[in-house]
Amino acid sequence: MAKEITNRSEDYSQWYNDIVKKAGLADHSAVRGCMVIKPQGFAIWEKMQGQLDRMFKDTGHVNAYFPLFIPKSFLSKEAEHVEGFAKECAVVTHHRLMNDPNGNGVVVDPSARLEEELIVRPTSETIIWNTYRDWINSYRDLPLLINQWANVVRWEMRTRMFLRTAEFLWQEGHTAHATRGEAIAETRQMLDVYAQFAEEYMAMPVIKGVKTANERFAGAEDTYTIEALMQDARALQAGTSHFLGQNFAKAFDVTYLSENQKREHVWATSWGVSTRLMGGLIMTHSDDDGLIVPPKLAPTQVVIVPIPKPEATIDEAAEKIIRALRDKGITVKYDQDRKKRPGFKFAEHELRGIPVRLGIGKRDLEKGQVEVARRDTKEKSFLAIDGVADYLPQLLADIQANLFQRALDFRAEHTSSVDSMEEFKEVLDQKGGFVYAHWDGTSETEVKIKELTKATIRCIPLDNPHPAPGKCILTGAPSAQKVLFARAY
RNA sequence: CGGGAUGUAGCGCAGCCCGGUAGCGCGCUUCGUUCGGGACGAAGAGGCCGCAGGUUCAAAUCCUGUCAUCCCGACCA
Repeated sequence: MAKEITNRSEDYSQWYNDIVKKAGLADHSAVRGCMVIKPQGFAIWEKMQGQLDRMFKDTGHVNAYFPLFIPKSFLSKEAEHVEGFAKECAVVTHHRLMNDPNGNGVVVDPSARLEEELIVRPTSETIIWNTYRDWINSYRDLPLLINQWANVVRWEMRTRMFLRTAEFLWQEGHTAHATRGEAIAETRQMLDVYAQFAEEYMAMPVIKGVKTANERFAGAEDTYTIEALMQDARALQAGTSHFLGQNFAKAFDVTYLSENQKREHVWATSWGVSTRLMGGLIMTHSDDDGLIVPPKLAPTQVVIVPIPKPEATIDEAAEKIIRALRDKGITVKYDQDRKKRPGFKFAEHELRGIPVRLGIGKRDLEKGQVEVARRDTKEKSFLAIDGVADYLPQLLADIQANLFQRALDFRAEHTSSVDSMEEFKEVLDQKGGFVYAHWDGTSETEVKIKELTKATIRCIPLDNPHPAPGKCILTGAPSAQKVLFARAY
C-alpha cells in the first residue's frame, strides 16, 4: 500500500528519512547539515510555535530579538560556556567579497578582515546578558522575562533532519530575577510548560527530571529536561530549562540595587525547545504508511475526498460539511483535484498525516452519509451528513487522546527497573527503552557505564518512581535513588 | 574526524569490469477512456552522467584530485 516508505522494522533510520521526505516536511539543502523546511513541515512548526508562544505569554513573557552575531570576546567571559560551545561555532572573519583576479568567480577580499571576529550564535546567553547589563539597574526592573524566536548554528559533526541540523530554529527564553528562589521557580515553571505542551499538544509523554553534571548545559547550575521515548526505544531530549545561578550575571556584570539598597548580582534562567520537536513528533506517532500528526498540531485536520460520479451534488454536500466544520473551528480541506483518483488521494493524505478523512460518493449521498476514516487506527465508519459537525470535534479529541495513550503504553512497555549490570545490559540489548538503575552519583561511573553500554543518564526524575536507596549497578557504592538511563539521540 | 557506501532526467535505478549515438520504471505535458484504496491507452517534453584536471582519435565508463550526501561510530538540542 504505502509506496516507497521503508518499514520501521527493516531500517528505522531509513524509515525516518523516508517520512521526512515523502511527507514533504523537509529536504536536504545545498549547504552541508542544513535543511530546507518545506511548507508541509513548516506549517506544523508554525502550529507548535503558535501554541508555545501563547503559553509563554500566558506566563508573563514577552518576545524580543537579539543579533545573529556575537563578538568573539563575549564567548570567553563565561569559562564553562565557551568550553561547551567552542568546538562547534561558525565564525565570520571577513565582510567583503571581490572578483577573483584570476577570473575564477568571487573570492574573499583579504583587506576586509574583521578586527574582531563574529560568532554566529550557537545560543544567545552572552549577547543577551551583555544587553541586560544596561537594562537592569533596580529590583524594580526585575523579573525580566524575555523570549526570542530565532535560528542558531552549531557546527555538528553528524546531522539528521530535524533531530540535529547545523542550523536550527528554536526559541530561547532568558530571564533575570532578584532571588535564587525566584529563578529556580521560573526554571521549573518553564519545564512544566514544556511538559504540558509535549503531552497535551504533541501527544508525546515525557519524563521531567534534572540532568547530571555531565549532561548539564555549559554554564548552568542545574539543567532540567523533558525526556521522551521514540518508537525505536531510544530517548530524545525534547526540551531543556536551565537554572544559570549568577554565572552570567557575574560574567557580564549585571547587578541591581535591592530594596534594602544593596547592589547584588541577578539570578538567571534560560530555556529552549527547537525544531527537534518535529523529529520527536514524527518518531512518536508515525507508521509505515506515513506521517501521523496529532489533531491539535495538524495544519489540516480534516480532508474531504469526493468519489466522483455526479460531481455537482457531491460538491454541494461537501460545501455544507465544510461550513459546519469551520463553524466549529476545525480546519478542513476539500480535495477537488479531478486528475487524481480517490485511491491515490487516500494514500497521499495518509502519507501526510491528516487526522481524519471524509469520503463522499454517490452511494453515500443516497443514504445521506459520509465515510469517516481516522488516520491513527485506520478505522472506517459511516456517519450521517447532518451529524458530522457534532461528531468531529469529539473524534479529533479521541484521536488526540488515543495517540497519547498509545505512546504512553509503548513507553510503559519499554520502561524497566534493574538491579545489576548484567540485567542492565540485557534489558538494553533486548528491548531498549528507559531503564531505571542505581548509580553512585559520580561522573566517572556515569562515563564508564556509557562506555560499556552506550546508555546515558537521561535524568534524575522529579517524580521518581524508584526513590529508594540501593547500590550502584557498576561500583556497588551507595546510591540515593535509581536514575533514568537510556540510549539516546 | 575515523569506518562503510553513493553521486547518471523531478524521484528510484541500470549502464562502468571490457571506452565508441545515454537507457528503464515512476512522475510530468496533451488527448481519450476511467474514478468506492496508489487507473489504462496513445502521443510528447525532459540530461554539460556531482565538479575539476589527466590519459585517449574518442571518457558516464580508465587515472588523480575535489565537493556533496547517506549509513555506522566519537560530539551535541
